[in-house]
Amino acid sequence: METVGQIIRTKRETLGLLLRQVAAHLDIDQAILSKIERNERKPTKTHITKLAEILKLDKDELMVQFMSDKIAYEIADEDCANRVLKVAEKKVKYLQSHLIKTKL
Amino acid sequence: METVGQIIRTKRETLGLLLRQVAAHLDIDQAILSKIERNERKPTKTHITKLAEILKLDKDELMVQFMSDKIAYEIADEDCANRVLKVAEKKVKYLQSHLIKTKL
DNA sequence: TTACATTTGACACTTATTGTCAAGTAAATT
DNA sequence: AATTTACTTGACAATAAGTGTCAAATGTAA
Repeated sequence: METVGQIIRTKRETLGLLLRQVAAHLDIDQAILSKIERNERKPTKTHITKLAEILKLDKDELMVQFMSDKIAYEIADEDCANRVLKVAEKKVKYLQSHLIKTKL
Repeated sequence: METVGQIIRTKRETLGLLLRQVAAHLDIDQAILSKIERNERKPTKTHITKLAEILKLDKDELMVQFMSDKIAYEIADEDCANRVLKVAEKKVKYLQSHLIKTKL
């Protein structure tokens, strides 16, 4: 089970890029990127978008990994975690069909 | 599709309790509880626990509603919402089987 | 040693969360 | 009509969480 951090580090090394270089593209200190790769800090959505760009990763897929990481992390300690996901699924369906989409 | 706020308000009124009384049990100002019931503010886990107590609601069930609300709200605007939930399910399974449970 | 990449931790800045308080509605009693 | 009671609203304060910088420490290779 790969974390977003692991995906990023692996791909960065494959491409032979330095923390410094990737961090510059994200416009952050390399210290943060180092921590993100080691799951010591969570990336933001902006980070994810820019990481997908420079690391030539699929943006949607990386976003899915990012968000599922976040959700899994916040409910994994609950015994009702699975039920939470099931109910959340229903609610998402409901929201998506009833919501007036206000996207661009 | 009932929100946590609706569940709480309905039950509170059924029991004939006042905002003031329930809020006192949660040790917060009734203004917050009023907002929680109208989904203008989100409750905390502590609120949920104490609400289940005083309103004689099933704690786990209320917690499920609370957490699924939160998750649904934070991903409903993504088209990949369903995939996120599927991947999160896998990650939760992984975490729960590999995690050293540090609960009491 | 020097040079370079990464890691670490202390700290600062910003934004979100959680709360109080007092004034405002609204509906029921006196 | 004036009071009382329950609830709502919005301005604000306190605190917690998130996001970042910087410089020193560590590791590794030339």
